[in-house]
Amino acid sequence: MLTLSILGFLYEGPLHAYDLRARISGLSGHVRPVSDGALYPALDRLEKAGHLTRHTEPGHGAAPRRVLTLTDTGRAELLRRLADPADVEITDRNSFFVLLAFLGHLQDRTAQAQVLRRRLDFMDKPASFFYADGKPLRAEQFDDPFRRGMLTLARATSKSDRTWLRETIAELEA
Amino acid sequence: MLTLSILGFLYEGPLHAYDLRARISGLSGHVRPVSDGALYPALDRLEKAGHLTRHTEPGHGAAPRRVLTLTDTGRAELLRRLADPADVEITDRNSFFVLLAFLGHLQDRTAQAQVLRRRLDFMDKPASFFYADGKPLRAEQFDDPFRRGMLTLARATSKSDRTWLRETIAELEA
DNA sequence: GCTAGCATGTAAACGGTTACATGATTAG
DNA sequence: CTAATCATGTAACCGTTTACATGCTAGC
Repeated sequence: MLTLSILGFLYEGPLHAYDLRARISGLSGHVRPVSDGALYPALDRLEKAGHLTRHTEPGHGAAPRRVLTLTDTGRAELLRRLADPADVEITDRNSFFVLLAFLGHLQDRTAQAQVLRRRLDFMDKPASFFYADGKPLRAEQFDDPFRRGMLTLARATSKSDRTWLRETIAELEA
Repeated sequence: MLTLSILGFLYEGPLHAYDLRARISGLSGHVRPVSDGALYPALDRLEKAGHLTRHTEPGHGAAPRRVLTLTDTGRAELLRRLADPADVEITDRNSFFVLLAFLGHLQDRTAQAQVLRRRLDFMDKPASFFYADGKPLRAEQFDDPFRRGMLTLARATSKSDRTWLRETIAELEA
Protein backbone atom coordinates (compact mmCIF):
# COMPACT_ATOMS: atom_id res chain seq x y z
CA MET A 1 0.00 0.00 0.00
CA LEU A 2 2.83 2.37 0.79
CA THR A 3 4.73 1.42 -2.36
CA LEU A 4 1.58 1.77 -4.45
CA SER A 5 0.93 5.24 -3.03
CA ILE A 6 4.47 6.33 -3.79
CA LEU A 7 4.25 5.10 -7.37
CA GLY A 8 0.80 6.61 -7.75
CA PHE A 9 1.67 10.10 -6.60
CA LEU A 10 5.01 10.23 -8.39
CA TYR A 11 3.23 9.15 -11.59
CA GLU A 12 1.58 12.58 -11.54
CA GLY A 13 4.91 14.37 -11.33
CA PRO A 14 8.17 14.63 -9.37
CA LEU A 15 7.96 15.33 -5.66
CA HIS A 16 10.33 15.37 -2.73
CA ALA A 17 9.82 13.03 0.19
CA TYR A 18 8.35 15.63 2.53
CA ASP A 19 5.65 16.55 0.06
CA LEU A 20 5.02 12.94 -0.83
CA ARG A 21 4.56 12.06 2.81
CA ALA A 22 1.91 14.78 3.20
CA ARG A 23 -0.08 13.37 0.26
CA ILE A 24 0.17 9.80 1.48
CA SER A 25 -1.01 10.89 4.92
CA GLY A 26 -4.02 12.56 3.37
CA LEU A 27 -4.83 9.55 1.26
CA SER A 28 -5.03 7.28 4.28
CA GLY A 29 -7.44 9.73 5.88
CA HIS A 30 -4.80 10.45 8.54
CA VAL A 31 -5.74 7.09 9.97
CA ARG A 32 -2.14 6.19 10.58
CA PRO A 33 0.66 8.68 10.03
CA VAL A 34 3.30 7.64 7.52
CA SER A 35 6.52 7.20 9.43
CA ASP A 36 9.82 8.28 7.95
CA GLY A 37 11.18 4.94 9.04
CA ALA A 38 8.81 3.32 6.55
CA LEU A 39 8.96 5.94 3.81
CA TYR A 40 12.70 6.33 3.32
CA PRO A 41 13.50 2.60 3.20
CA ALA A 42 10.63 2.20 0.72
CA LEU A 43 12.16 4.91 -1.46
CA ASP A 44 15.55 3.19 -1.19
CA ARG A 45 13.98 -0.06 -2.38
CA LEU A 46 12.26 1.63 -5.30
CA GLU A 47 15.45 3.38 -6.29
CA LYS A 48 17.40 0.13 -6.12
CA ALA A 49 14.71 -1.55 -8.26
CA GLY A 50 15.15 1.20 -10.84
CA HIS A 51 11.63 2.55 -10.37
CA LEU A 52 12.71 6.06 -9.42
CA THR A 53 15.66 8.43 -9.43
CA ARG A 54 16.66 11.09 -6.93
CA HIS A 55 18.43 14.34 -7.64
CA THR A 56 19.31 17.01 -5.14
CA GLU A 57 18.01 20.57 -5.25
CA PRO A 58 18.76 23.34 -2.75
CA GLY A 59 15.86 23.45 -0.26
CA HIS A 60 14.58 26.87 0.66
CA GLY A 61 15.25 27.31 4.31
CA ALA A 62 15.64 23.65 5.16
CA ALA A 63 17.74 20.62 4.32
CA PRO A 64 18.37 20.27 0.59
CA ARG A 65 15.46 18.64 -1.23
CA ARG A 66 15.90 15.36 -2.99
CA VAL A 67 13.48 15.37 -5.88
CA LEU A 68 11.99 11.99 -6.71
CA THR A 69 11.16 11.14 -10.32
CA LEU A 70 9.60 7.94 -11.64
CA THR A 71 11.53 6.15 -14.35
CA ASP A 72 9.83 4.47 -17.30
CA THR A 73 9.98 1.12 -15.54
CA GLY A 74 8.49 2.80 -12.47
CA ARG A 75 5.60 4.10 -14.57
CA ALA A 76 5.13 0.66 -16.09
CA GLU A 77 5.21 -0.90 -12.63
CA LEU A 78 2.36 1.33 -11.44
CA LEU A 79 0.20 0.46 -14.43
CA ARG A 80 0.91 -3.22 -13.91
CA ARG A 81 -0.08 -3.01 -10.26
CA LEU A 82 -3.27 -1.15 -11.11
CA ALA A 83 -4.33 -3.55 -13.82
CA ASP A 84 -3.56 -6.64 -11.78
CA PRO A 85 -3.98 -5.81 -8.10
CA ALA A 86 -3.09 -8.16 -5.26
CA ASP A 87 -5.98 -9.87 -3.47
CA VAL A 88 -5.69 -7.69 -0.40
CA GLU A 89 -6.14 -4.59 -2.56
CA ILE A 90 -9.49 -5.98 -3.63
CA THR A 91 -10.72 -7.29 -0.28
CA ASP A 92 -9.54 -4.58 2.09
CA ARG A 93 -11.54 -1.38 1.66
CA ASN A 94 -8.65 0.87 2.69
CA SER A 95 -6.32 -0.76 0.21
CA PHE A 96 -8.99 -0.67 -2.46
CA PHE A 97 -9.40 3.04 -1.93
CA VAL A 98 -5.69 3.54 -2.60
CA LEU A 99 -6.18 1.61 -5.80
CA LEU A 100 -9.16 3.83 -6.69
CA ALA A 101 -7.07 6.92 -6.12
CA PHE A 102 -4.83 5.98 -9.02
CA LEU A 103 -7.07 3.84 -11.20
CA GLY A 104 -7.64 6.85 -13.45
CA HIS A 105 -4.03 6.56 -14.58
CA LEU A 106 -4.95 3.35 -16.32
CA GLN A 107 -6.06 4.39 -19.78
CA ASP A 108 -8.02 1.29 -20.72
CA ARG A 109 -11.66 1.50 -19.58
CA THR A 110 -12.08 -2.23 -19.85
CA ALA A 111 -9.15 -2.79 -17.50
CA GLN A 112 -10.62 -0.23 -15.09
CA ALA A 113 -14.00 -1.95 -15.18
CA GLN A 114 -12.36 -5.31 -14.56
CA VAL A 115 -10.82 -4.07 -11.33
CA LEU A 116 -14.16 -2.73 -10.11
CA ARG A 117 -15.80 -5.99 -11.13
CA ARG A 118 -13.37 -7.96 -8.99
CA ARG A 119 -14.26 -5.82 -6.00
CA LEU A 120 -17.98 -6.18 -6.70
CA ASP A 121 -17.71 -9.95 -6.97
CA PHE A 122 -15.95 -10.08 -3.63
CA MET A 123 -18.56 -7.86 -1.99
CA ASP A 124 -21.48 -9.81 -3.41
CA LYS A 125 -20.52 -12.83 -1.34
CA PRO A 126 -22.62 -12.85 1.85
CA ALA A 127 -20.50 -12.19 4.93
CA SER A 128 -20.83 -11.45 8.59
CA PHE A 129 -18.29 -10.91 11.34
CA PHE A 130 -19.66 -13.78 13.40
CA TYR A 131 -20.61 -17.27 12.40
CA ALA A 132 -22.40 -20.21 13.99
CA ASP A 133 -21.95 -23.61 12.35
CA GLY A 134 -20.33 -21.88 9.38
CA LYS A 135 -23.39 -19.72 8.73
CA PRO A 136 -23.19 -15.94 9.03
CA LEU A 137 -25.12 -14.46 11.94
CA ARG A 138 -27.37 -11.48 11.21
CA ALA A 139 -27.66 -8.22 13.12
CA GLU A 140 -31.02 -9.16 14.67
CA GLN A 141 -29.49 -12.19 16.34
CA PHE A 142 -27.38 -10.19 18.75
CA ASP A 143 -28.31 -8.76 22.11
CA ASP A 144 -25.05 -6.87 22.15
CA PRO A 145 -25.78 -3.41 20.70
CA PHE A 146 -22.19 -3.03 19.46
CA ARG A 147 -22.22 -6.24 17.46
CA ARG A 148 -25.62 -5.29 16.09
CA GLY A 149 -24.11 -1.93 15.16
CA MET A 150 -21.17 -3.50 13.38
CA LEU A 151 -23.45 -5.50 11.14
CA THR A 152 -25.86 -2.66 10.53
CA LEU A 153 -23.08 -0.29 9.57
CA ALA A 154 -21.28 -2.83 7.43
CA ARG A 155 -24.52 -3.55 5.60
CA ALA A 156 -25.11 0.14 4.87
CA THR A 157 -21.56 0.59 3.61
CA SER A 158 -21.74 -2.53 1.52
CA LYS A 159 -24.97 -1.39 -0.07
CA SER A 160 -23.74 2.01 -1.16
CA ASP A 161 -20.37 0.66 -2.25
CA ARG A 162 -22.00 -1.98 -4.39
CA THR A 163 -24.42 0.48 -5.95
CA TRP A 164 -21.57 2.78 -6.91
CA LEU A 165 -19.54 -0.11 -8.31
CA ARG A 166 -22.43 -1.30 -10.48
CA GLU A 167 -23.16 2.17 -11.79
CA THR A 168 -19.55 2.95 -12.50
CA ILE A 169 -18.94 -0.36 -14.26
CA ALA A 170 -21.98 0.31 -16.42
CA GLU A 171 -20.69 3.77 -17.36
CA LEU A 172 -17.25 2.42 -18.19
CA GLU A 173 -18.72 -0.25 -20.41
CA ALA A 174 -21.06 2.17 -22.19
CA MET B 1 -5.51 -5.97 16.40
CA LEU B 2 -4.54 -9.64 16.44
CA THR B 3 -3.74 -9.59 20.14
CA LEU B 4 -6.97 -7.74 20.88
CA SER B 5 -8.98 -10.31 18.93
CA ILE B 6 -7.33 -13.17 20.81
CA LEU B 7 -8.05 -11.60 24.18
CA GLY B 8 -11.58 -10.73 23.09
CA PHE B 9 -12.60 -14.17 21.95
CA LEU B 10 -10.90 -16.00 24.80
CA TYR B 11 -12.69 -13.69 27.23
CA GLU B 12 -15.88 -15.46 26.19
CA GLY B 13 -14.46 -18.88 27.00
CA PRO B 14 -11.54 -21.24 26.37
CA LEU B 15 -10.78 -22.17 22.76
CA HIS B 16 -8.05 -23.96 20.92
CA ALA B 17 -5.98 -22.17 18.30
CA TYR B 18 -7.75 -23.68 15.31
CA ASP B 19 -11.13 -22.50 16.50
CA LEU B 20 -9.78 -19.15 17.52
CA ARG B 21 -8.29 -18.66 14.08
CA ALA B 22 -11.66 -19.31 12.43
CA ARG B 23 -13.31 -16.63 14.58
CA ILE B 24 -10.60 -14.09 13.96
CA SER B 25 -10.84 -14.70 10.21
CA GLY B 26 -14.56 -14.07 10.33
CA LEU B 27 -14.13 -10.91 12.37
CA SER B 28 -11.84 -9.36 9.79
CA GLY B 29 -14.43 -10.10 7.12
CA HIS B 30 -12.01 -12.57 5.55
CA VAL B 31 -10.17 -9.54 4.27
CA ARG B 32 -6.82 -11.02 5.10
CA PRO B 33 -6.47 -14.59 6.32
CA VAL B 34 -4.90 -15.02 9.74
CA SER B 35 -1.62 -16.82 9.21
CA ASP B 36 -0.40 -19.42 11.67
CA GLY B 37 2.94 -17.68 11.53
CA ALA B 38 1.29 -14.67 13.16
CA LEU B 39 -1.14 -16.50 15.45
CA TYR B 40 1.17 -18.94 17.21
CA PRO B 41 3.90 -16.41 18.03
CA ALA B 42 1.17 -14.07 19.33
CA LEU B 43 -0.10 -16.86 21.60
CA ASP B 44 3.46 -17.50 22.79
CA ARG B 45 3.82 -13.83 23.68
CA LEU B 46 0.53 -13.79 25.56
CA GLU B 47 1.46 -16.94 27.45
CA LYS B 48 4.84 -15.50 28.37
CA ALA B 49 3.14 -12.31 29.55
CA GLY B 50 0.91 -14.41 31.79
CA HIS B 51 -2.28 -13.49 29.92
CA LEU B 52 -3.22 -17.05 29.02
CA THR B 53 -2.49 -20.67 29.85
CA ARG B 54 -2.45 -23.72 27.57
CA HIS B 55 -3.34 -27.25 28.53
CA THR B 56 -3.39 -30.23 26.23
CA GLU B 57 -6.46 -32.30 25.45
CA PRO B 58 -6.64 -35.28 23.10
CA GLY B 59 -7.88 -34.00 19.72
CA HIS B 60 -10.50 -36.10 17.99
CA GLY B 61 -8.94 -37.26 14.77
CA ALA B 62 -6.20 -34.69 14.57
CA ALA B 63 -3.21 -33.40 16.50
CA PRO B 64 -3.91 -33.03 20.22
CA ARG B 65 -5.71 -29.80 21.01
CA ARG B 66 -4.10 -27.20 23.18
CA VAL B 67 -6.91 -25.41 24.97
CA LEU B 68 -6.27 -21.72 25.59
CA THR B 69 -7.67 -20.10 28.71
CA LEU B 70 -7.38 -16.44 29.73
CA THR B 71 -5.89 -15.79 33.15
CA ASP B 72 -7.19 -13.08 35.46
CA THR B 73 -4.49 -10.71 34.27
CA GLY B 74 -5.46 -11.58 30.70
CA ARG B 75 -9.06 -10.66 31.44
CA ALA B 76 -7.93 -7.45 33.08
CA GLU B 77 -5.72 -6.68 30.08
CA LEU B 78 -8.66 -6.96 27.70
CA LEU B 79 -10.79 -4.61 29.78
CA ARG B 80 -7.93 -2.13 30.00
CA ARG B 81 -7.47 -2.20 26.24
CA LEU B 82 -11.18 -1.71 25.64
CA ALA B 83 -11.50 1.17 28.06
CA ASP B 84 -8.39 2.94 26.81
CA PRO B 85 -7.85 2.05 23.15
CA ALA B 86 -4.82 3.03 21.13
CA ASP B 87 -5.26 5.88 18.65
CA VAL B 88 -5.25 3.59 15.64
CA GLU B 89 -8.16 1.64 17.11
CA ILE B 90 -10.15 4.86 17.06
CA THR B 91 -9.09 6.21 13.69
CA ASP B 92 -8.97 3.05 11.58
CA ARG B 93 -12.45 1.72 10.88
CA ASN B 94 -11.30 -1.91 10.69
CA SER B 95 -9.55 -1.66 14.02
CA PHE B 96 -12.49 0.18 15.52
CA PHE B 97 -14.78 -2.63 14.44
CA VAL B 98 -12.62 -5.11 16.33
CA LEU B 99 -12.99 -2.88 19.36
CA LEU B 100 -16.76 -2.80 18.83
CA ALA B 101 -16.87 -6.58 18.70
CA PHE B 102 -15.73 -6.77 22.29
CA LEU B 103 -16.88 -3.47 23.76
CA GLY B 104 -19.88 -5.25 25.26
CA HIS B 105 -17.50 -7.00 27.65
CA LEU B 106 -16.90 -3.67 29.32
CA GLN B 107 -19.56 -3.41 31.99
CA ASP B 108 -19.51 0.34 32.52
CA ARG B 109 -21.85 2.14 30.12
CA THR B 110 -20.07 5.42 30.67
CA ALA B 111 -16.77 3.85 29.63
CA GLN B 112 -18.46 2.36 26.56
CA ALA B 113 -19.95 5.74 25.62
CA GLN B 114 -16.55 7.37 26.06
CA VAL B 115 -15.01 5.07 23.48
CA LEU B 116 -17.77 5.81 20.98
CA ARG B 117 -17.41 9.51 21.73
CA ARG B 118 -13.73 9.41 20.86
CA ARG B 119 -14.56 7.83 17.52
CA LEU B 120 -17.30 10.38 16.86
CA ASP B 121 -14.98 13.28 17.68
CA PHE B 122 -12.43 11.93 15.22
CA MET B 123 -15.04 11.49 12.51
CA ASP B 124 -16.52 14.93 13.01
CA LYS B 125 -13.29 16.52 11.81
CA PRO B 126 -13.66 17.40 8.12
CA ALA B 127 -11.39 15.25 5.97
CA SER B 128 -10.74 14.38 2.37
CA PHE B 129 -8.22 12.12 0.71
CA PHE B 130 -6.78 14.96 -1.32
CA TYR B 131 -5.76 18.44 -0.30
CA ALA B 132 -4.75 21.65 -2.03
CA ASP B 133 -3.04 24.30 0.09
CA GLY B 134 -3.96 22.34 3.20
CA LYS B 135 -7.66 22.48 2.40
CA PRO B 136 -9.65 19.29 1.71
CA LEU B 137 -10.86 18.90 -1.86
CA ARG B 138 -14.50 17.93 -2.40
CA ALA B 139 -15.93 15.26 -4.67
CA GLU B 140 -17.25 17.81 -7.19
CA GLN B 141 -13.76 19.13 -7.79
CA PHE B 142 -12.55 15.97 -9.53
CA ASP B 143 -12.84 14.99 -13.15
CA ASP B 144 -11.56 11.55 -12.24
CA PRO B 145 -14.64 9.38 -11.59
CA PHE B 146 -12.72 7.13 -9.20
CA ARG B 147 -11.58 9.95 -6.97
CA ARG B 148 -15.10 11.36 -7.05
CA GLY B 149 -16.31 7.90 -6.05
CA MET B 150 -13.91 7.64 -3.16
CA LEU B 151 -15.20 10.85 -1.66
CA THR B 152 -18.84 10.06 -2.32
CA LEU B 153 -18.55 6.65 -0.72
CA ALA B 154 -16.55 7.90 2.22
CA ARG B 155 -19.12 10.60 2.82
CA ALA B 156 -21.98 8.08 2.81
CA THR B 157 -20.14 5.79 5.22
CA SER B 158 -19.21 8.65 7.46
CA LYS B 159 -22.78 9.84 7.62
CA SER B 160 -24.28 6.51 8.65
CA ASP B 161 -21.44 5.75 11.05
CA ARG B 162 -21.84 9.10 12.77
CA THR B 163 -25.60 8.74 13.03
CA TRP B 164 -25.22 5.35 14.66
CA LEU B 165 -22.56 6.63 17.04
CA ARG B 166 -24.74 9.55 18.15
CA GLU B 167 -27.79 7.36 18.68
CA THR B 168 -25.87 4.71 20.56
CA ILE B 169 -24.12 7.22 22.79
CA ALA B 170 -27.52 8.75 23.62
CA GLU B 171 -28.93 5.34 24.52
CA LEU B 172 -25.95 4.51 26.70
CA GLU B 173 -26.25 7.79 28.56
CA ALA B 174 -30.01 7.43 29.06
C1' DG C 1 13.24 33.32 22.80
C1' DC C 2 10.28 29.61 21.37
C1' DT C 3 7.33 26.87 18.59
C1' DA C 4 5.77 25.22 14.21
C1' DG C 5 6.94 23.94 9.82
C1' DC C 6 10.35 22.46 6.37
C1' DA C 7 13.56 18.77 5.22
C1' DT C 8 16.49 14.80 5.63
C1' DG C 9 17.66 10.48 7.39
C1' DT C 10 19.27 5.89 10.68
C1' DA C 11 18.82 1.71 13.87
C1' DA C 12 16.75 -1.54 16.91
C1' DA C 13 12.90 -4.07 17.92
C1' DC C 14 8.81 -6.04 16.72
C1' DG C 15 5.34 -8.40 14.23
C1' DG C 16 3.41 -10.20 10.09
C1' DT C 17 3.75 -12.91 5.58
C1' DT C 18 5.17 -16.77 3.16
C1' DA C 19 6.72 -21.16 2.85
C1' DC C 20 7.79 -25.31 4.98
C1' DA C 21 6.67 -29.50 7.87
C1' DT C 22 3.66 -33.27 9.84
C1' DG C 23 -0.23 -36.29 10.38
C1' DA C 24 -4.97 -38.19 11.33
C1' DT C 25 -10.07 -38.53 9.94
C1' DT C 26 -14.07 -38.00 6.99
C1' DA C 27 -16.71 -37.38 2.77
C1' DG C 28 -17.04 -37.87 -2.10
C1' DC D 1 -7.87 -42.64 -3.71
C1' DT D 2 -8.03 -38.03 -3.05
C1' DA D 3 -9.35 -33.69 -1.31
C1' DA D 4 -11.01 -31.14 2.51
C1' DT D 5 -11.02 -30.45 7.33
C1' DC D 6 -8.99 -30.81 11.74
C1' DA D 7 -4.83 -29.62 14.35
C1' DT D 8 -0.21 -28.14 15.49
C1' DG D 9 3.80 -25.68 14.77
C1' DT D 10 8.82 -23.44 12.83
C1' DA D 11 12.05 -20.30 10.17
C1' DA D 12 13.54 -16.94 6.93
C1' DC D 13 12.40 -12.79 5.16
C1' DC D 14 10.45 -8.42 4.96
C1' DG D 15 8.46 -4.16 6.21
C1' DT D 16 6.60 -1.13 9.83
C1' DT D 17 6.81 1.19 14.21
C1' DT D 18 9.26 3.75 17.47
C1' DA D 19 12.83 6.38 18.85
C1' DC D 20 16.76 8.86 17.83
C1' DA D 21 19.45 12.52 15.28
C1' DT D 22 20.22 17.08 12.86
C1' DG D 23 19.46 21.82 11.39
C1' DC D 24 17.43 25.98 9.12
C1' DT D 25 13.62 29.70 8.66
C1' DA D 26 9.44 32.27 9.74
C1' DG D 27 6.07 33.99 12.77
C1' DC D 28 4.50 35.06 17.44
